[in-house]
Amino acid sequence: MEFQQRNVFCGTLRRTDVGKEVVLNGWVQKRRDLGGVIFVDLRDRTGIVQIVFNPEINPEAHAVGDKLRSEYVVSVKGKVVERDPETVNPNLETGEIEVQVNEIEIINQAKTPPFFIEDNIDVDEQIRLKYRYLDLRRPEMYKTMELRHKVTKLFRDYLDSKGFLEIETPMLTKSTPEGARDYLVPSRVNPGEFFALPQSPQIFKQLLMVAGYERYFQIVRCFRDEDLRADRQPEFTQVDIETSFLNMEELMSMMEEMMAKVCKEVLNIDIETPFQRLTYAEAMDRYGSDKPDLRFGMELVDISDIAENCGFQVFSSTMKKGGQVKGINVKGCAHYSRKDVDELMKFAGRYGAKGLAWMAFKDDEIKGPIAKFFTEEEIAAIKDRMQVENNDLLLFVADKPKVVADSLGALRLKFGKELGLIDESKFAFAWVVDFPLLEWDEEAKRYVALHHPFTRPRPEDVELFDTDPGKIRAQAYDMVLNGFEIGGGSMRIYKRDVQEKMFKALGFSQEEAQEKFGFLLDAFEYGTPPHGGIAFGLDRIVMILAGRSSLRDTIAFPKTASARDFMTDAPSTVDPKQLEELSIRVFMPKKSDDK
RNA sequence: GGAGCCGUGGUGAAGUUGGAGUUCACGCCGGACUGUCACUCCGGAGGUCGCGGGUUCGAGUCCCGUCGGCUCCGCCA
Repeated sequence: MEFQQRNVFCGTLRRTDVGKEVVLNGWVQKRRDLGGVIFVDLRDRTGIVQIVFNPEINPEAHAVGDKLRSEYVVSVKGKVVERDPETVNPNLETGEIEVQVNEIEIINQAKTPPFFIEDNIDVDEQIRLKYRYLDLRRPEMYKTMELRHKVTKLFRDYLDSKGFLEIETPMLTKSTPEGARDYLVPSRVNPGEFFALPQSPQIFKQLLMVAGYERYFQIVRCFRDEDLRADRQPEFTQVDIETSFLNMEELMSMMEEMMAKVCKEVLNIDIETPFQRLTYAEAMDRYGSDKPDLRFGMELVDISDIAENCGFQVFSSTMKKGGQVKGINVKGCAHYSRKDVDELMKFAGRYGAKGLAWMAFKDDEIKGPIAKFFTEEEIAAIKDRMQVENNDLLLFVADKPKVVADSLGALRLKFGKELGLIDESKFAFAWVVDFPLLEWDEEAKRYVALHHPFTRPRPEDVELFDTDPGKIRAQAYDMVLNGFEIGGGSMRIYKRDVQEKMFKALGFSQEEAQEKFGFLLDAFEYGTPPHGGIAFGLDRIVMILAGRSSLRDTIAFPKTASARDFMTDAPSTVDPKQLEELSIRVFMPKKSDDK
C-alpha cells in the first residue's frame, strides 16, 4: 500500500466518535505551532477537523508535524478525543472534538498557494482562474459544484419518472441560419467544409418527436460565439426537453412541478404553483423587461395621457411623435442631489434615453426643473397615479416605447439592488407568455422570428399572417426567476400550411426554406405529431439557487469575458501542419488604424 | 465594435504639487513559545509599479498607444 487510506472524512467527526481510532486523508489547511503542541486544521471535501501533535504522546509524529505546511497532503492515524470545555471551537462543526495523532505520513508536499484556500477571498478573478484547481478547493466552490450535481440529478430523476428518455444528439452538426454566431469545426476529410457546434439541439429534438419518442430530454452542452456577460458563457448547459401530444398548459404545469421539486429538494423551500403569469406586453409595460424581477415593486407608471397636453415641450412633443411618457417612484429619495440625478441620467443614457426628467416631493414643496411646466391639476393627477408620499422622487423618460422600457427597467433594477428593496431569500418564479411571433428587423427590412421559425402561433392569430404579422402572438413561454430568464420554449408548428405562411412572413422563398431546413421539412411530411418543448439554462438556475452573481462560479472551468481559458491558455495558435491537413489558411485581421 | 472601473513584492491595498521601490495588512522563511483555532512575540527575505513610447534634470505619479481582468451597451434566447 502506498499510503494508509482513510476510514472516515474530516468534516463528519462528532462527539459521538470520541474514542475511535481513525485514519484521515486530507490537506493541511493551517498549522499552529505553539512550541510544544502543534495544532493542524486538516481539510477534505467534507470540512475541517483539528488534529493535534503532542511531543509527550508521540515525539516522532510531532517531529513530522513540525514540517507540515499549507496544502500538504497527509495521511494521519489517531484517536478522536473530546476537547476540554474551554477549548471547544463553536465555529467548527467538528469543534467539540479533535484527533490526537499517533502516525502521520506526508503523502505530498505543496508549494505555497497564491491565495488562501478559504471562502470569501478577495483576489482578482484572473488569478483564481489561472489556478482554478486551487480555487475549486475552496469550500464555497465545492458546495456550488455539489449543488449543481444535485440539481442536475433532480432534473434527470424527475424527467425519468415522467417517462422521458435521455437521448444524445450530435455535437458536430450543421450550421443553421438565424440565431447566434456558430463555433465552427473544420472537416479534414471534406476540405473547405465545416461542422458547427450546436447552439441548441432544437432541430434534432423535433426530429425525435417525428420519430415517435414522445418525451425526450438531454442535459447538453450548447455553444454560441457571442460576447460574454456575467450570466453568459460561450459554452453552457441546457436541460433540453421536447414532448408530443401535450398542449402548452400541460407542459407548463409539468415544468412548474419540476422546478418546485428541485427547489424543495435542494434548498427546502416551498414554491407555490401554478406560477404567476404575465403577458409579454404586461411585463414590458409594468417592468420594462421581458424577464422582470418580481421580488419588489417600483413598477413603471404610464402618464402619457397627462403628459400629452402638458406645458413641458419634451413630453408633449414626444407624445405627438407617437412615443410615450412613463415614470417610476423612487420612495424616500427626494434628497438626491443634482449630481446624483446627473449620474442617473448618464445611466439611463446607456439605454438610449436622451434625458431623465425628475420631480421631488419634500414637505409640500415640489423640486425639479420641470415642475413649473405642469398645472396644479396635472401635478395632482401624477401624484395620485404614482402614489406619491412625502420625500418621494419621481423619474420620467419620454421616448419610443423600447427606450422607455429599457431605461426605466434598468433604473428600476438599479434601485432595487442599491436601495435594498430586494428580498434575497425570495424565489420569484413567473411565466412570460404571449410573445410576439415576429419582430420587424429595421436593418434587414423584414420580419424575423422572435423565438425561432418553427414556433406555433396562437390559432386565433393565424389569419393575421395576411394582414398584420407583427401582431401575431406565439405559443411561446419563458420561465423567469428573480430577473433572469432561466428557460424558454414553445409549441412547434406541425401543419405544413402554417409553416409555409411562417416562411413567407420571414421572407424565405420555397427554395431557401428547402435549402436551410430541408431535412426537417422533409421529415414533417411523414406524419408529424403536435409537439413542443422547452430548454432551461442549467448554469443560470444553479447560479440563482447557489446565490452567486456570476455564471463562472457555477462552472468548474469557465472562460473570461474575452472567451479565454486562463488555465490552459486556450485558444491558441496551432502547428501549421495541422492547418494544412485541414486545408485552412489563416490571415490575421488588419489593425483598424490603416483605414 | 463602444463605454466605465481596475492593473504597485506571493495576495489585498495606500502612494500627496512629478523628487531614492516608500508604506500597511496577510502570506512566506528563520528563531522562541505545551491548548491554539485571525495563536502570540522577535528577526528576515521578497519588486520589470501590466507592456511600449513620449514629456522632464528626474515618472508608480503627467501624455499617447497597447495588452489583460471585471461590469455594462451593441450582439446573444
